[in-house]
Amino acid sequence: MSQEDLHRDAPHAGQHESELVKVRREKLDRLTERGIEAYRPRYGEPGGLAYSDDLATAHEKLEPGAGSGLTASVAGRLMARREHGKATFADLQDSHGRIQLLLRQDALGSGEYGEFSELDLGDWVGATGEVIRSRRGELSIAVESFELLSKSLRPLPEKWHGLKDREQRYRQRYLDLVMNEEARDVLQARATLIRAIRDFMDGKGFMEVETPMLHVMPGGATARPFVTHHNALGMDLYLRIAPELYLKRLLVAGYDKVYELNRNFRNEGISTRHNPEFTMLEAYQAFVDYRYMMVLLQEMIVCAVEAVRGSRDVLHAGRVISLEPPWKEVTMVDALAEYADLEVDISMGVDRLMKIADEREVEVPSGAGAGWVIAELYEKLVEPLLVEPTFVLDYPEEISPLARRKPDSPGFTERFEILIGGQEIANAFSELADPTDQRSRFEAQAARRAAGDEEAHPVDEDYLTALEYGMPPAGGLGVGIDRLTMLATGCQNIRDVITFPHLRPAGGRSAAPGVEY
RNA sequence: GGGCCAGUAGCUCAGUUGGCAGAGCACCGGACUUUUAAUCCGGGUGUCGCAGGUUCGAGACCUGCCUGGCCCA
Repeated sequence: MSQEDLHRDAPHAGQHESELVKVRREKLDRLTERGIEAYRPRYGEPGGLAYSDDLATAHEKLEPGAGSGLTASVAGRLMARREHGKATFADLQDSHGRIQLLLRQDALGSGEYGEFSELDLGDWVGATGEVIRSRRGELSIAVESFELLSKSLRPLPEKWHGLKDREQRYRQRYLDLVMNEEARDVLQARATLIRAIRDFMDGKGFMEVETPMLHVMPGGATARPFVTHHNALGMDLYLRIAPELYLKRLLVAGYDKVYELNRNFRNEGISTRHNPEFTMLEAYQAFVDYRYMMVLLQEMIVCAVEAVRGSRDVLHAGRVISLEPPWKEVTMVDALAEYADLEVDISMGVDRLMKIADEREVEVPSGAGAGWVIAELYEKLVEPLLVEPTFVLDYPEEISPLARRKPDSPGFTERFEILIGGQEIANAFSELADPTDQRSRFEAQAARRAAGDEEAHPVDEDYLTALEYGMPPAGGLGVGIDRLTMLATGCQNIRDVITFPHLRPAGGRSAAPGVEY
């Protein structure tokens, strides 16, 4: 659907208002002429409305055809209507579910009964009456009075098939959420998962903090940033690509357990697996190393999945994956041997490794050193095969500029990622506290940057100054919340787990409304 | 970035070899006091994603573009 189509029913758009919208607008005009407010300020007493599911629970034992003798008020969106002359059944959808309304002309009077017929599907309605069970066994409100609370001018999608078109579901997510219970369930699962993680971290004694979203220098990850502009300061700022360097400044400050669960922004393509803004958990704990991060993460992920699913299994691509600990551990180099039948090591040198990459048709960025080539080989040849939860340990130093070197393993760091269902779910390492080593890592990155790698980490002098005051030994971790939610809900498209996912503007870039600031 | 698929009424979808634009739901009018995809009778409400081209004639064929999906990189 193009941008134009989306707005063509708006009155200012003129010529193309659909017949269905016209009819509703006329109904609205008739109400206004009769002095009826079609957009009410409130309904009932605060806290006085009953939810559909609570009524169902409370009246579980009510017999078909019986009345409860209790009056309740409900409010929701009118989703279906079945008229039978002088009696009408209607379905009202509230935020917890649906409840049926029974309207009878003899109870309401012909005037008010007739007004109910004037309502449209999609209208917000409040109703009050006795809680009864219909002869066919449906819990209902025998309506004694009702009010139109908000008029809906646009018709809802079809009641049986609902809204299926993926593009329209994402572009008009609110409609998707009105029509598709599964979509609502996924967002509920996301909320449950995030709640579980916060509870878990709080329970472990971590303090939740908020660090800047606007960075003078993007850092803490290798990615291209979004650029924005501060008018008063007359300077560009960057939306953060990671909170890492600020969280570690808090370790310098003396906090021993901190976490941040919030948005990061990376200027990459949009796809079924990438949204330009995404949610990450990052946590840092002083006096422990990456080995403890493994224990912590395993426990956290199991806890989060259990909160959502009530079990330690997830469904991925039609198969069940058990998250029952302990999870497999393998180094990156060993994984290449085991899953790709490749015996490699950094000591082989970049030329021999590049030849291997060529043979395996793995593309490697120009300027990559031996460690980077190994990482590319691993990512392309091994990652997709890691379906069962797996710790992949010992990442090359070259692609880990913020991680502590691994003693006795030149060129590698004390870093691991957790792979589940072929996807990176978490990343963690022993933090690099030595400012001298950190400076040399930054300088190696800066050289790469000078050679044209836009993703290479810039030298962050302010961060180095902080390290020079002394950062305690620490382990740090990052968890991709969107991906973890996908795993826990079985969603294959990241857009299903994001409340309002980004899409390309309909009708191409020129259709995007330009606003000057 | 490449390949394949899709875009037709508010929604879900048909549309044959190129020959008057279709159905169900929704909607409008009528009947009906316990239905739940209510039922029955009558009514089709449209920028066929966009822009070109071929043709007497294009929803369909050709070219380009846009958006989404799936697969690959």
